[in-house]
Amino acid sequence: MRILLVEDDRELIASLKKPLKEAGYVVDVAEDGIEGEYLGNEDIYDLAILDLGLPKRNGLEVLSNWRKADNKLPVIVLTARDTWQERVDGFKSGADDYLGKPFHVEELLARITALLHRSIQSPGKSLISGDLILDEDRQIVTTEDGQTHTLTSTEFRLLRYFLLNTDTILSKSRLTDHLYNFDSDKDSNVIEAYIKRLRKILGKERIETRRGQGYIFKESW
Amino acid sequence: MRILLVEDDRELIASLKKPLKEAGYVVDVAEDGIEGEYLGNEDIYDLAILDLGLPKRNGLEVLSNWRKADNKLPVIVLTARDTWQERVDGFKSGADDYLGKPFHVEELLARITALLHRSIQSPGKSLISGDLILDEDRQIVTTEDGQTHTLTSTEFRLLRYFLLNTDTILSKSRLTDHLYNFDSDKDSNVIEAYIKRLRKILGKERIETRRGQGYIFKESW
DNA sequence: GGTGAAGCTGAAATGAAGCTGAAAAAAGGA
DNA sequence: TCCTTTTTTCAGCTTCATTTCAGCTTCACC
Repeated sequence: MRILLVEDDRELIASLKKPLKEAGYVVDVAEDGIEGEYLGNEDIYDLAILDLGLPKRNGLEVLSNWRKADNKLPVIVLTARDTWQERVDGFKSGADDYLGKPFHVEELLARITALLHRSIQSPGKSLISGDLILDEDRQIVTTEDGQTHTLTSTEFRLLRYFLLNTDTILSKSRLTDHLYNFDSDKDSNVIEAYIKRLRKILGKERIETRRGQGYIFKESW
Repeated sequence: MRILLVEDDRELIASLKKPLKEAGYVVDVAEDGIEGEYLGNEDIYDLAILDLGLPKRNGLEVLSNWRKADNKLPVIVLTARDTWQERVDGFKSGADDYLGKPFHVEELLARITALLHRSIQSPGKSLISGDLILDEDRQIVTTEDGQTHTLTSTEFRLLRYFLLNTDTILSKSRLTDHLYNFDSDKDSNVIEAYIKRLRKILGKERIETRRGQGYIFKESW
C-alpha cells in the first residue's frame, strides 16, 4: 500500500513516517498543496492524508480539485481547528474521513485501515477472503485449516495488497510500485521469490500466474 | 492496439516502452515532429502520445495539422510545463487528454485505457459484444454458454481488437500491425494460428474469413 | 473440373518467463 | 560488535505461450 502524506509540518511528518512504515505502508510526502494535488492524481496511491493548512494551495482546494477531476482517492483530512464548520466543509469537498489535531497515531492508523477496507468490503478488523484471515495489527494470517503463520514485513505487505485487490491481474511492476520505494531495481525476481513464499503458506492454487502479465489472487477458487 | 509515441527524450521513451508493452500495446516511436506527423497519418494507430517540445516541428503544430487533415486519432499530450495556459492551448489544438511531466506511468496507462474506451464505445470494465463478455481486469472471456476461458496475452489482445472493431474487415497485415512491431515476419501464419485458437474458444461462426481480404468479427450472428 | 493460391490444422520446436533452493547480502536486535 | 532474521540475488531448471512447419482443405478463377 502506498500512502500520500500532504503535510508541511516537518515534525509531524517525522513522527508519522515511522509508524506508517511499521504498519507496512510506503509513504511519499508532499510539503505543499500544489505538489500534493499533483501527486494525488498519480493513480498509484491507495490513500492520502491531507492537511488543510498548507502553503501554496489550501488543502480543501486540493481535495475539491481531485474530486472535480473524478479522482476517487480515499482521503483523510487533518485539521488544526476541529470545528463543526470545518468538518462540514471537509466532507462537502469530498473527504472520506476527518481527524482533528492533535491526534494519536493509533487513531490515524485505525482510520487508515478502516478506509482502505471500506471500498472493498464491509468494515471489520481483519481482511478476509474466502477462508483466509489476515490480522493486520499482528501481521498474522490464518489459513483454511486453522493454522496461523506470522508474516515477515514484506510477506505481509504483499498479501495485504493482494487481498485488497483480488480477482485482478497485478503486474510485477505494479506490485513493486506498491511494495517498494521508487528507487527499487526493476529486473530482480524479488516478487517471484515472495510469491513462492506466499504460496507455501497459502497453498499454490490461491495465486494464479498469468504468464507475461502478472498474478491474480483469487477470492474464491 | 498500436500506439504512436512522439517523443525525443530517449530516457523517457525507454521508461515508457516496457510498461506500455506489458499493458498489451505495440509502441512505435517518432523522435521528431515531422516524422511524428507523418506516422500519425498512417491510419494504423489507435492512439498517439505526443510531446509538445519536439525537434523540427512543434507538437502543437503537429496536432493541429492532423486535425486540419481530418485525422481523428486520439491524442494524449505531454508537456513539461503544465500551466493553465498550455492546457487550454492543447485542448484548443485538438488534444483528447493532457498530462504534465513528470507523471507516473500508471496514470498514463489509465488515461490511455479511458481514452481508448471513450473514443470507441461507452466506458466499462468489460467489453461486451452480443453474449460475449471480455473481462479486462482478469483477461477472461465469458461465452454464450456461460463458460469462462482464461486468455493468453496475445489471445487477449487479438480478441480485444476484434471487439473494438466488430463488423469490419480486418486484414491480416492490419492485425499483425496491431499485435506486433514492424520488423515482424510478414509471411508467417501466426494470425491464422491465433484465429484458430479464438474460434475454438468462441465458436467458428463468430469470426468469418474473407478470403484474400481478412477477417470479420461479427457483433451478432 | 483443374489449378494454384489462401487458409486451416495438429503437432512439434523454440525461447522467454517463471520457479526453485541455496547462498549472499542487508537489516535489525542483543 | 556479533548473531539472528529477513531480504535479495543467483544459476540452473521447468513450463508453457508463441511460432513454425508440413501437409491438408477450400475457394476463386479459368
